[in-house]
Amino acid sequence: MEVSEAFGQVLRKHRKAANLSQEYLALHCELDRTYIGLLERAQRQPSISTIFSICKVLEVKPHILIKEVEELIN
Amino acid sequence: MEVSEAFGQVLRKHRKAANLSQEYLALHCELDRTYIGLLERAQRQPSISTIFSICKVLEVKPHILIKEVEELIN
DNA sequence: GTGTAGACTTGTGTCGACC
DNA sequence: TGGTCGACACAAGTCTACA
Repeated sequence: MEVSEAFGQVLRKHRKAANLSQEYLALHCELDRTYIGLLERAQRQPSISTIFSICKVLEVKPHILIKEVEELIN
Repeated sequence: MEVSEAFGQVLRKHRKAANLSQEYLALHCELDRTYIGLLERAQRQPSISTIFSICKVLEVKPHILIKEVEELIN
């Protein structure tokens, strides 16, 4: 599996777990709503700072999320 | 400290620990030599796939590297 | 609440060259 | 071996709008 695909799945999982809408998440990490959707559908690659911003709002440590991405890839 | 700054420091630390030149690292993760330099000097933000490519060559798991970045920021 | 589309600005990542 | 510079292609990220 590709990195962006794994990231999209992990992101969606954590967003749903936190019970947040794409809209709410986007607003609070200062990103665009449509962009969060693009990330979840693996049509964009987030930069490291984008990952950190999203994790802050999701209240998940970035390395935890990255670890899950690694596990999905293998 | 900013994310890119922390990443640059962690990257340089691991590259030196592995005893690799910027050129060698760049060659083996299919990136440009000048770009590795830009990352280490925090003048560029890597995308998630770039992080994974670099980690593969450095033989460090991405989440380990990210964890070190988190610790540097705080 | 989400997916998609187009048009747009900014930044990533490449390349050749010189110090 | 690494820093810097300029020019470049293309992807990230924004915004509006409609389904």
